[in-house]
Amino acid sequence: MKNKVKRFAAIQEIISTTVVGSQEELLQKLSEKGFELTQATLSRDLKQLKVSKTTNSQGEYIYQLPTRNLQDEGRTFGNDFPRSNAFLSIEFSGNIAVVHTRPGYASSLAYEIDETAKGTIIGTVAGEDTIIAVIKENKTAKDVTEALSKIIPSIK
Amino acid sequence: MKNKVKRFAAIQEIISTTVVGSQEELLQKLSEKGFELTQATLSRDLKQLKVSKTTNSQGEYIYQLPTRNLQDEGRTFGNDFPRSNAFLSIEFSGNIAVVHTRPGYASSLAYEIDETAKGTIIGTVAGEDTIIAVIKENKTAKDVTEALSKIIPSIK
DNA sequence: ATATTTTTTGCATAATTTTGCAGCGGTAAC
DNA sequence: GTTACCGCTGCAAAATTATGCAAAAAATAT
Repeated sequence: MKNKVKRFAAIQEIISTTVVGSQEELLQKLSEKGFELTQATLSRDLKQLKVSKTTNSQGEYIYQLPTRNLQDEGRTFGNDFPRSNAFLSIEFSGNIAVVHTRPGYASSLAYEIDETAKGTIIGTVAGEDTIIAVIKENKTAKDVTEALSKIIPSIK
Repeated sequence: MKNKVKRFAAIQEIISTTVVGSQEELLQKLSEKGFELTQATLSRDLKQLKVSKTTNSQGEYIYQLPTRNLQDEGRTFGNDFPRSNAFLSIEFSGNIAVVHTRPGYASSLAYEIDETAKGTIIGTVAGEDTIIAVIKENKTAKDVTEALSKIIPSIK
């Protein structure tokens, strides 16, 4: 679900910037940001994100992100073709290309794109599941798809 | 109390060398080592030791000793803004719309935008307080504001 | 498209964790 | 010796968190 990716981002953002002492409290803050879910789901989210509950120096309970965020979630990453796996769609508007990816794969695919399409794309920005790429002047959408077909055969 | 010191050492030794999923389980192992206490006391011990409960790579719950890095808990900035207030401004340039939000609200608002303006926006990328949205070809800024007015009435 | 499989979610409840309170034992001041 | 205080503990209850299950939603295959 699309929602989950952004919800994960919101959870991480909240617990890294504020003191939250319980899941109910975190739920409340998520709700204020427009994410509606139950405590059960949040518990499962925290488990997936490997968030831990611990005590800060003031003796309050707090939630903490893992020190190194390996956010793989056990998907096939290194084995197969991660690039073609990650890719979902591409769409153009003017000098911008918007690439949608599977949740969490945007930045890795953006890296591949940067490398591969240096001649036709001047830069990319990646979110969780979306990449925005700026196309070089006097290059076309066709040039982009051609360049990207090297790493994404399915792009046609 | 001397007993407590030894008990603390035993707790640290156990949770750093074995997988324990609950306090009852840890209690059991402490008992095997000759420490008799109740789960209530253990809970307080763990709080003092700043032990955290988290998830390992196998998806099991485990207890974890603190890393020496005691990271401060960061700013506790406004978390009580109503959601309608997340939006601050929107500005257009060519086929790009830039939305500013209150700090931290960008990704949740981006989610709303993705959902609401599917027909006029082909993709968004969100940072902390800024969203970049790419407008579909032959759609206009007016189309965008109209679509967004559903979720942001103040957008005019 | 339709069908099948997988993932996500809420509900209700179970399991676990936290805490208020009172008692105990030790210590220091009087 | 008595009193006051303080940290530690268990008990019981409250609070919080985790999960089995069924339904809904998405993803994927046909």
